[in-house]
Amino acid sequence: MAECQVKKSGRHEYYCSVELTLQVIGGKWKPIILYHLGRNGTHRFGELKLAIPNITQKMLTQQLRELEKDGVIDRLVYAVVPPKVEYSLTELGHTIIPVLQHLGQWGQQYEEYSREHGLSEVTV
Amino acid sequence: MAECQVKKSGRHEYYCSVELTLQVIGGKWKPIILYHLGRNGTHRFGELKLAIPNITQKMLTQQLRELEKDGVIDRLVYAVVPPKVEYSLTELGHTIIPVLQHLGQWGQQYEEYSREHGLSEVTV
DNA sequence: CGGCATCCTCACCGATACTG
DNA sequence: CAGTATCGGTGAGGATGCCG
Repeated sequence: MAECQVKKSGRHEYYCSVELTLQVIGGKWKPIILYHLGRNGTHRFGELKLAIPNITQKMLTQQLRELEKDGVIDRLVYAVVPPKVEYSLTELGHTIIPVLQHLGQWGQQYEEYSREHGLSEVTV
Repeated sequence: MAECQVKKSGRHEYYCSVELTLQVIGGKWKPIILYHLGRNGTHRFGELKLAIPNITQKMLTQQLRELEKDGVIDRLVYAVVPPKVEYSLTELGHTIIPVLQHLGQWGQQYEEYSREHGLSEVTV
Protein backbone atom coordinates (compact mmCIF):
# COMPACT_ATOMS: atom_id res chain seq x y z
CA MET A 1 0.00 0.00 0.00
CA ALA A 2 2.94 2.28 0.57
CA GLU A 3 4.09 2.44 -3.03
CA CYS A 4 2.38 4.58 -5.61
CA GLN A 5 3.39 3.09 -8.91
CA VAL A 6 1.04 1.65 -11.47
CA LYS A 7 1.09 -2.13 -11.40
CA LYS A 8 -0.66 -4.76 -13.43
CA SER A 9 -2.02 -8.13 -12.45
CA GLY A 10 -4.09 -10.03 -14.96
CA ARG A 11 -6.80 -7.72 -16.27
CA HIS A 12 -6.25 -5.18 -13.53
CA GLU A 13 -4.33 -1.96 -13.18
CA TYR A 14 -3.86 -0.57 -9.71
CA TYR A 15 -1.77 1.62 -7.47
CA CYS A 16 -2.09 -0.39 -4.28
CA SER A 17 -3.17 -3.85 -3.30
CA VAL A 18 -6.37 -2.58 -1.71
CA GLU A 19 -7.40 -1.28 -5.09
CA LEU A 20 -6.55 -4.60 -6.68
CA THR A 21 -8.78 -6.46 -4.24
CA LEU A 22 -11.60 -4.03 -4.87
CA GLN A 23 -11.27 -4.59 -8.60
CA VAL A 24 -11.67 -8.32 -8.08
CA ILE A 25 -14.62 -8.25 -5.67
CA GLY A 26 -15.98 -4.79 -6.39
CA GLY A 27 -18.46 -5.55 -9.12
CA LYS A 28 -22.02 -4.71 -8.18
CA TRP A 29 -23.05 -8.37 -7.79
CA LYS A 30 -19.75 -10.08 -7.07
CA PRO A 31 -19.91 -10.02 -3.29
CA ILE A 32 -23.35 -11.60 -3.34
CA ILE A 33 -22.28 -14.24 -5.84
CA LEU A 34 -19.19 -15.10 -3.82
CA TYR A 35 -21.27 -15.17 -0.69
CA HIS A 36 -23.62 -17.78 -2.11
CA LEU A 37 -20.83 -19.91 -3.51
CA GLY A 38 -19.02 -19.71 -0.19
CA ARG A 39 -22.06 -20.57 1.86
CA ASN A 40 -23.65 -23.39 -0.05
CA GLY A 41 -20.82 -24.52 -2.30
CA THR A 42 -21.46 -25.39 -5.94
CA HIS A 43 -24.37 -23.70 -7.69
CA ARG A 44 -25.89 -24.04 -11.10
CA PHE A 45 -26.44 -20.89 -13.11
CA GLY A 46 -30.19 -20.99 -12.56
CA GLU A 47 -29.79 -21.48 -8.83
CA LEU A 48 -27.68 -18.36 -8.59
CA LYS A 49 -30.21 -16.50 -10.70
CA LEU A 50 -32.95 -17.50 -8.27
CA ALA A 51 -30.82 -16.80 -5.22
CA ILE A 52 -30.10 -13.28 -6.40
CA PRO A 53 -33.31 -11.41 -7.14
CA ASN A 54 -33.13 -8.43 -9.49
CA ILE A 55 -29.96 -9.56 -11.22
CA THR A 56 -30.32 -9.90 -14.98
CA GLN A 57 -28.99 -12.89 -16.90
CA LYS A 58 -26.51 -10.67 -18.65
CA MET A 59 -25.06 -9.29 -15.47
CA LEU A 60 -24.90 -12.70 -13.83
CA THR A 61 -23.06 -14.13 -16.82
CA GLN A 62 -20.73 -11.17 -17.05
CA GLN A 63 -19.80 -11.08 -13.39
CA LEU A 64 -19.27 -14.85 -13.35
CA ARG A 65 -16.95 -14.59 -16.36
CA GLU A 66 -14.89 -11.90 -14.68
CA LEU A 67 -14.63 -13.84 -11.44
CA GLU A 68 -13.55 -16.82 -13.51
CA LYS A 69 -10.88 -14.82 -15.34
CA ASP A 70 -9.64 -13.53 -11.99
CA GLY A 71 -9.25 -17.11 -10.82
CA VAL A 72 -11.64 -17.00 -7.88
CA ILE A 73 -14.33 -19.29 -9.29
CA ASP A 74 -14.44 -22.42 -11.44
CA ARG A 75 -16.88 -23.05 -14.27
CA LEU A 76 -17.81 -26.64 -14.99
CA VAL A 77 -19.81 -27.29 -18.16
CA TYR A 78 -21.61 -30.61 -18.54
CA ALA A 79 -22.04 -31.78 -22.14
CA VAL A 80 -25.72 -32.54 -21.78
CA VAL A 81 -29.00 -31.31 -23.17
CA PRO A 82 -30.40 -29.17 -21.76
CA PRO A 83 -27.17 -27.44 -20.75
CA LYS A 84 -25.90 -27.69 -17.21
CA VAL A 85 -23.20 -25.42 -15.79
CA GLU A 86 -21.88 -25.44 -12.28
CA TYR A 87 -19.96 -22.70 -10.51
CA SER A 88 -17.80 -23.09 -7.43
CA LEU A 89 -15.06 -21.28 -5.55
CA THR A 90 -11.46 -22.08 -6.40
CA GLU A 91 -8.85 -22.55 -3.70
CA LEU A 92 -8.01 -18.87 -4.15
CA GLY A 93 -11.69 -18.02 -4.09
CA HIS A 94 -12.13 -19.51 -0.65
CA THR A 95 -9.51 -17.15 0.74
CA ILE A 96 -11.67 -14.16 -0.11
CA ILE A 97 -14.55 -15.26 2.12
CA PRO A 98 -13.03 -14.07 5.41
CA VAL A 99 -12.34 -10.72 3.79
CA LEU A 100 -15.97 -10.43 2.73
CA GLN A 101 -17.08 -11.35 6.24
CA HIS A 102 -14.88 -8.60 7.59
CA LEU A 103 -16.46 -6.14 5.19
CA GLY A 104 -19.89 -7.36 6.23
CA GLN A 105 -19.13 -6.97 9.91
CA TRP A 106 -18.00 -3.42 9.45
CA GLY A 107 -21.09 -2.67 7.41
CA GLN A 108 -23.29 -3.87 10.26
CA GLN A 109 -21.35 -1.83 12.80
CA TYR A 110 -21.69 1.14 10.52
CA GLU A 111 -25.43 0.56 10.25
CA GLU A 112 -25.85 0.60 14.02
CA TYR A 113 -23.49 3.50 14.50
CA SER A 114 -25.31 5.64 11.98
CA ARG A 115 -28.67 4.81 13.49
CA GLU A 116 -27.46 5.80 16.94
CA HIS A 117 -25.84 8.98 15.72
CA GLY A 118 -28.58 10.04 13.39
CA LEU A 119 -26.43 9.56 10.34
CA SER A 120 -29.23 7.67 8.66
CA GLU A 121 -31.42 10.65 7.93
CA VAL A 122 -31.03 12.02 4.48
CA THR A 123 -31.77 15.64 3.77
CA VAL A 124 -33.30 15.37 0.35
CA MET B 1 -25.68 -10.65 4.49
CA ALA B 2 -28.33 -13.32 4.59
CA GLU B 3 -31.24 -11.06 3.87
CA CYS B 4 -32.02 -9.75 0.42
CA GLN B 5 -34.14 -6.71 1.02
CA VAL B 6 -33.32 -3.20 -0.03
CA LYS B 7 -32.16 -1.14 2.93
CA LYS B 8 -31.11 2.44 3.33
CA SER B 9 -28.47 4.03 5.48
CA GLY B 10 -27.66 7.66 4.99
CA ARG B 11 -27.01 8.23 1.28
CA HIS B 12 -26.68 4.55 0.53
CA GLU B 13 -28.98 1.84 -0.76
CA TYR B 14 -27.85 -1.73 -0.39
CA TYR B 15 -28.91 -5.34 -0.16
CA CYS B 16 -26.29 -6.54 2.27
CA SER B 17 -23.84 -4.99 4.66
CA VAL B 18 -20.88 -5.88 2.45
CA GLU B 19 -22.36 -3.71 -0.24
CA LEU B 20 -22.86 -0.89 2.26
CA THR B 21 -19.21 -0.99 3.25
CA LEU B 22 -18.14 -0.96 -0.37
CA GLN B 23 -20.29 2.09 -1.00
CA VAL B 24 -18.52 3.92 1.82
CA ILE B 25 -14.95 3.00 0.92
CA GLY B 26 -15.40 2.06 -2.73
CA GLY B 27 -14.74 5.38 -4.41
CA LYS B 28 -11.74 5.41 -6.70
CA TRP B 29 -9.60 7.44 -4.30
CA LYS B 30 -11.22 6.76 -0.95
CA PRO B 31 -9.01 3.88 0.15
CA ILE B 32 -5.89 5.92 -0.51
CA ILE B 33 -7.28 8.96 1.29
CA LEU B 34 -8.28 6.88 4.30
CA TYR B 35 -4.92 5.18 4.25
CA HIS B 36 -3.08 8.48 4.50
CA LEU B 37 -5.34 9.83 7.21
CA GLY B 38 -4.96 6.58 9.13
CA ARG B 39 -1.21 6.49 8.81
CA ASN B 40 -0.16 10.06 9.47
CA GLY B 41 -3.23 11.46 11.19
CA THR B 42 -4.49 14.93 10.32
CA HIS B 43 -3.76 16.30 6.85
CA ARG B 44 -4.38 19.59 5.19
CA PHE B 45 -6.03 19.58 1.80
CA GLY B 46 -2.81 20.43 0.02
CA GLU B 47 -0.91 17.72 1.83
CA LEU B 48 -3.36 15.12 0.64
CA LYS B 49 -3.15 16.53 -2.86
CA LEU B 50 0.63 16.12 -2.78
CA ALA B 51 0.47 12.69 -1.17
CA ILE B 52 -1.85 11.42 -3.88
CA PRO B 53 -0.35 12.01 -7.31
CA ASN B 54 -2.73 12.11 -10.25
CA ILE B 55 -5.79 13.05 -8.25
CA THR B 56 -7.47 16.25 -9.37
CA GLN B 57 -8.64 18.93 -6.98
CA LYS B 58 -12.20 18.22 -7.97
CA MET B 59 -12.00 14.53 -7.19
CA LEU B 60 -10.18 15.10 -3.92
CA THR B 61 -12.81 17.58 -2.79
CA GLN B 62 -15.64 15.34 -3.90
CA GLN B 63 -14.36 12.18 -2.26
CA LEU B 64 -13.58 14.08 0.95
CA ARG B 65 -17.12 15.48 1.01
CA GLU B 66 -18.60 12.02 0.62
CA LEU B 67 -16.40 10.55 3.33
CA GLU B 68 -17.47 13.41 5.56
CA LYS B 69 -21.15 12.82 4.87
CA ASP B 70 -20.64 9.15 5.64
CA GLY B 71 -19.18 10.09 8.99
CA VAL B 72 -15.75 8.57 8.58
CA ILE B 73 -13.75 11.80 8.41
CA ASP B 74 -13.89 15.21 10.07
CA ARG B 75 -13.39 18.52 8.31
CA LEU B 76 -11.96 21.36 10.35
CA VAL B 77 -11.98 24.80 8.76
CA TYR B 78 -9.80 27.53 10.22
CA ALA B 79 -11.11 31.04 9.72
CA VAL B 80 -7.85 32.40 8.39
CA VAL B 81 -6.46 33.88 5.23
CA PRO B 82 -5.24 32.08 3.26
CA PRO B 83 -7.69 29.30 4.03
CA LYS B 84 -6.62 26.30 6.04
CA VAL B 85 -8.62 23.07 6.23
CA GLU B 86 -7.68 19.94 8.08
CA TYR B 87 -9.02 16.47 7.58
CA SER B 88 -8.85 13.62 10.06
CA LEU B 89 -10.49 10.27 10.76
CA THR B 90 -13.47 10.19 13.07
CA GLU B 91 -13.83 7.52 15.74
CA LEU B 92 -15.87 5.57 13.22
CA GLY B 93 -13.29 6.22 10.55
CA HIS B 94 -10.55 4.59 12.58
CA THR B 95 -12.52 1.35 12.66
CA ILE B 96 -12.30 1.06 8.89
CA ILE B 97 -8.49 0.91 8.88
CA PRO B 98 -8.19 -2.78 9.87
CA VAL B 99 -10.68 -3.62 7.14
CA LEU B 100 -8.56 -1.79 4.59
CA GLN B 101 -5.48 -3.61 5.82
CA HIS B 102 -7.29 -6.89 5.39
CA LEU B 103 -8.19 -5.93 1.83
CA GLY B 104 -4.59 -4.98 1.21
CA GLN B 105 -3.29 -8.25 2.56
CA TRP B 106 -5.54 -10.25 0.32
CA GLY B 107 -4.52 -8.15 -2.65
CA GLN B 108 -0.87 -8.96 -2.00
CA GLN B 109 -1.63 -12.68 -1.64
CA TYR B 110 -3.58 -12.46 -4.86
CA GLU B 111 -0.67 -10.77 -6.57
CA GLU B 112 1.72 -13.56 -5.60
CA TYR B 113 -0.77 -16.29 -6.35
CA SER B 114 -1.44 -14.99 -9.83
CA ARG B 115 2.25 -14.64 -10.59
CA GLU B 116 2.88 -18.23 -9.52
CA HIS B 117 -0.06 -19.58 -11.46
CA GLY B 118 0.43 -17.53 -14.59
CA LEU B 119 -2.74 -15.57 -13.99
CA SER B 120 -0.88 -12.36 -14.66
CA GLU B 121 -0.57 -12.72 -18.42
CA VAL B 122 -3.13 -10.78 -20.32
CA THR B 123 -4.12 -11.75 -23.81
CA VAL B 124 -4.58 -8.37 -25.39
C1' DC C 1 -30.96 -24.01 -19.61
C1' DG C 2 -27.59 -20.99 -20.05
C1' DG C 3 -26.18 -18.25 -22.63
C1' DC C 4 -24.71 -14.16 -26.50
C1' DA C 5 -25.65 -9.71 -29.32
C1' DT C 6 -27.55 -4.98 -29.28
C1' DC C 7 -28.75 -0.83 -27.86
C1' DC C 8 -29.13 2.61 -24.36
C1' DT C 9 -28.59 5.38 -20.07
C1' DC C 10 -26.47 7.52 -16.57
C1' DA C 11 -23.21 7.91 -12.82
C1' DC C 12 -18.28 8.33 -12.43
C1' DC C 13 -14.42 10.48 -13.43
C1' DG C 14 -11.32 13.89 -15.72
C1' DA C 15 -9.75 18.52 -17.82
C1' DT C 16 -10.12 23.17 -17.53
C1' DA C 17 -11.24 27.67 -15.90
C1' DC C 18 -12.58 30.76 -12.33
C1' DT C 19 -12.92 32.56 -7.08
C1' DG C 20 -13.30 34.11 -1.85
C1' DC D 1 -5.04 27.64 -0.23
C1' DA D 2 -8.89 25.36 -0.93
C1' DG D 3 -12.05 25.28 -3.09
C1' DT D 4 -16.62 25.83 -6.90
C1' DA D 5 -18.56 25.56 -11.88
C1' DT D 6 -18.95 23.63 -16.33
C1' DC D 7 -18.30 20.56 -20.05
C1' DG D 8 -17.47 16.22 -21.86
C1' DG D 9 -15.80 11.17 -22.34
C1' DT D 10 -16.33 6.54 -20.97
C1' DG D 11 -17.66 2.35 -19.29
C1' DA D 12 -20.41 -0.22 -15.89
C1' DG D 13 -24.74 -1.66 -15.66
C1' DG D 14 -29.58 -2.59 -17.49
C1' DA D 15 -33.55 -3.95 -21.00
C1' DT D 16 -34.66 -6.70 -24.58
C1' DG D 17 -34.48 -10.26 -28.05
C1' DC D 18 -32.51 -14.37 -30.30
C1' DC D 19 -30.03 -19.09 -30.07
C1' DG D 20 -27.84 -24.01 -29.59
